[in-house]
Amino acid sequence: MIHYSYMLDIKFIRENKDLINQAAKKKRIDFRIDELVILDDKRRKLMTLAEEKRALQNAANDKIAKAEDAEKRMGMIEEMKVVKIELEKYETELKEVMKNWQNMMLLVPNIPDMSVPDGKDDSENQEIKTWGEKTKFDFESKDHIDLMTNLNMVDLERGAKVHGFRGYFLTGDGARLCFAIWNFALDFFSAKDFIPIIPPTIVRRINLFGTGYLPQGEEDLYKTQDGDYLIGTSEVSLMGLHADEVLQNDSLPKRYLGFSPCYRREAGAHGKDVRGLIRVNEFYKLEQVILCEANHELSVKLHEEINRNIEEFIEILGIPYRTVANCGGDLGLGQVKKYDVELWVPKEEKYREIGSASYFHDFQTRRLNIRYRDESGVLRYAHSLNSTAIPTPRILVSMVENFQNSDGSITIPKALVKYFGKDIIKKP
RNA sequence: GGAGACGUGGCUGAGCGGUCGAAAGCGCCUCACUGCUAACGAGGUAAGCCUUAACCGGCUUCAUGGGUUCGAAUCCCAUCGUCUCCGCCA
Repeated sequence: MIHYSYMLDIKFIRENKDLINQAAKKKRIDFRIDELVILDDKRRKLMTLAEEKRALQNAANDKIAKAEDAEKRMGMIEEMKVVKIELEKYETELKEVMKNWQNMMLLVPNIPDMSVPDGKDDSENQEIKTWGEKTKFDFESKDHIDLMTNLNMVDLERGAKVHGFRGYFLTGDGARLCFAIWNFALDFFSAKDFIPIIPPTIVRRINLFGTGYLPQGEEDLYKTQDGDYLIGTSEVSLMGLHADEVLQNDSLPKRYLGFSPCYRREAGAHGKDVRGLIRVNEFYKLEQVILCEANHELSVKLHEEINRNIEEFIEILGIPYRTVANCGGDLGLGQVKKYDVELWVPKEEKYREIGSASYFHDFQTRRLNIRYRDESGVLRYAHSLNSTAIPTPRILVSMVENFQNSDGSITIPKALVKYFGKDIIKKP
């Protein structure tokens, strides 16, 4: 059973009110720290009062049990009846306070790193790196929809017929290309000591709380009639994997490569990316998830590492990209820092997000109760990080557009040829 | 879908109204022992909260939430979870 804790320690919160305030402000999250502190004062006071009464009870228990004189015994029992009533009063009040306290604790934002740029939303993310030349063509280039439709790699019309809005079929070489990418990614990340995992995609609600997707964000998730949820990323299942466990510290860091379908309702994105394979309700994603010891420097190092992994993967494919440091307003409740890797999409003449790498300190592991014993034997919450490894079919968009030829054929990146079986996709 | 069993510490597992934060074993730590290691021996070893400079001390926790009781791991109810058998099934 998961008894999830809260993102930050209440003691830490009380001692660092200003930090929390600044964090909320930087993340553009409305959070009233003072209300929480007042509530916590109440909670403490009631706890102390109730504890005093219980201490009385506990002391009397021994005496009653050992009393040999029946009359004395009855007298003590009568006395304790009064104590019981007083205790019940405090407990009822405490219960009410605790309910509010817990709800509020779930909304305390994690503190973003100093290096996170200030800004209100993704338009203010800061470019920190570009790689490759933006692809130029000496012919009239096509977008991914035309290219892929002409080569029978995708069928969007029938996709809409079968699934509805945002539906698609990947067909023939479109499907083959996905398999090639998955297999290449499997080899690439295995060589970096990631353990591949195919996780459950239907999960219990608790896992979404644990990873920080709930309580906010309910409307973007698919739900089953049993009250379970379809995951939007295998991060959710992989983080649940070790929930409520005490890990061997010599087993850390754990590097997992999740592979799963991902389901997103895209409820808040109605006017956006209405055509093609950029924004769809279901897709496949390989995902990097790491659990490590509770050490900020280590988290930072591994964060750079998983971000570098995806960059390296894209570099091998040869697609121009840039990396941005997400600004405060573009960070989730639990994220300390996040990088997005964005690929060049020639027809749109802009970079489009392909994946993001974040770290959380112990935000998720507290909620999921994932601990380990450090060298001195103390139980500590682990740190967690995750990053996209590669999403399909979104990656196809920039791949086919960047590698298109004047005759509408598509050149396959060298590294993929071995997995794909041929070096070009063209009309027969 | 039908029937039943069960949920206790890092793990296995006993306890079924007060002497139980909980036997025993495993694991782990310390000491002793031994060419070295292993085995054997002695002792220690749950977590969280409050208070404290620290020691001490107090409280909570035997899935969760209610109830009965002066008192609940233990009795009652509900919920959640797990397992087994039957049925169905890729």
